[in-house]
Amino acid sequence: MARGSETRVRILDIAQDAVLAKGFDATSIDEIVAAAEITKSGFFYHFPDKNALALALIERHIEVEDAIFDDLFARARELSDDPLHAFLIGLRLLAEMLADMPNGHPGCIVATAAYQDRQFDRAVRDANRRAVLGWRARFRAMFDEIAARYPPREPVDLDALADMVNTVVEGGIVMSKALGEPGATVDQVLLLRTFVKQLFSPDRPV
Amino acid sequence: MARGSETRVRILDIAQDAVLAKGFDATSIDEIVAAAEITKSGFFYHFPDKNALALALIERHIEVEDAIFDDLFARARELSDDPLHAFLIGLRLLAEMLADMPNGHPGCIVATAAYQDRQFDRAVRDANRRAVLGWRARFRAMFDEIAARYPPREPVDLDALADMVNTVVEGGIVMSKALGEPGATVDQVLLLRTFVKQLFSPDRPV
DNA sequence: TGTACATCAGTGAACGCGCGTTCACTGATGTAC
DNA sequence: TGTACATCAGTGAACGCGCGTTCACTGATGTAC
Repeated sequence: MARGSETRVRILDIAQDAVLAKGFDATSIDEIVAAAEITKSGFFYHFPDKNALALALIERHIEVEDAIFDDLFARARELSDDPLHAFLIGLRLLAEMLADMPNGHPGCIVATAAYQDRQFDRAVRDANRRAVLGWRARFRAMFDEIAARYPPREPVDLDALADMVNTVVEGGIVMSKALGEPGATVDQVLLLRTFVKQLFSPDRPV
Repeated sequence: MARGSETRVRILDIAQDAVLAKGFDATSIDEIVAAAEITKSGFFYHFPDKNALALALIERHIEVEDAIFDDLFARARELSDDPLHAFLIGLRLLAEMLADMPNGHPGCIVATAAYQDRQFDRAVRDANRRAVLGWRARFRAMFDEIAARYPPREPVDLDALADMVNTVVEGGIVMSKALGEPGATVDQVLLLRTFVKQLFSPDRPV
């Protein structure tokens, strides 16, 4: 990696930690550049203004999160050809990944931006919206496949069900942060797994 | 209400709106007092410093939320003696209440504080934790009663299940804010209702 | 291969504005005797 | 009932500090001929 983009990544890493712990406005450029060991002008070489930092954080977050989901559910799919079983394995892999984070999930930039969106311009809000719609499409495709083979016990809106994956992760992170219990998110994901399993399981064991 | 405490309430109302939309640090005392039509010194008559405002917001939020839940589930209990049915009615009443908010739920102060907690002192973080533990205890008591009559289809941790009510509401609010779709939270609560219904329903219709 | 120029990745100093906080003061209302 | 004093709910002016942003400049690396 070139010298410049390495610094850029370091800025983003430091900023992300701070923003998730204190909020965007409360994170000053001064503290970022101090931690990154550059000068303030160095920051403005990489980002035209502070709003551009927010945009970069969200866009990188989407990429990283997409890559993680791609990986988890691809591995799950290798372990089972059945769409329902593969999805349940995927949720378990997700739970394991969360359980392996010793201090809990550091938080989701999308949630931060959602709760502070009056601070940002249109581009940031749009990026945030695209992120959630992307995750919806991803899980919706999986649930379409599942529902085609296993009719749900009760009629449910599959878009809402797809959103529920993120709802539970986002809500779980809020819970674990508020409680100071890193494990809370894991439990919530496993409960969602139980829900999906029951919803698509035939009345009698197959 | 006395003249002074009326102003205090006005400050809290204005501050809450702004904090939920922009975050705590990005909400200035200047803008609050301008909207409340007092001077800055008037603000400091009511609150010793800005942190005290955060604490007051959280404590009031807990009281208000508790009162809402008390009301919803008391009404539900009047409609059914059965603990499971009453709980399901309660969730439906909650969904209806959320659906009646034209711009969606404005957000939860506890979520804001959880995502910005490095900004606050110990008292604020403790209050936030107590809020979540209080809600857990509330719903745990209901699930104890339900589980005593209807053994769950699969073993679940009832504390985690109790937390799931808040997880889904908190996560649903994040979703609906990020999407700009006020209705998203309602759908998520109704999915949770479906889950609880299935989890505690006997294998065959009673 | 050497030289001229361009680009990259920053530095250093200064800027004005807005922020949270303080402090001496004040008019209206409440209370004691 | 009248008067003295206390409390309530603020006002107005000033404070210094930290913030995001700008701008002229610079040394190291890359590229063309």
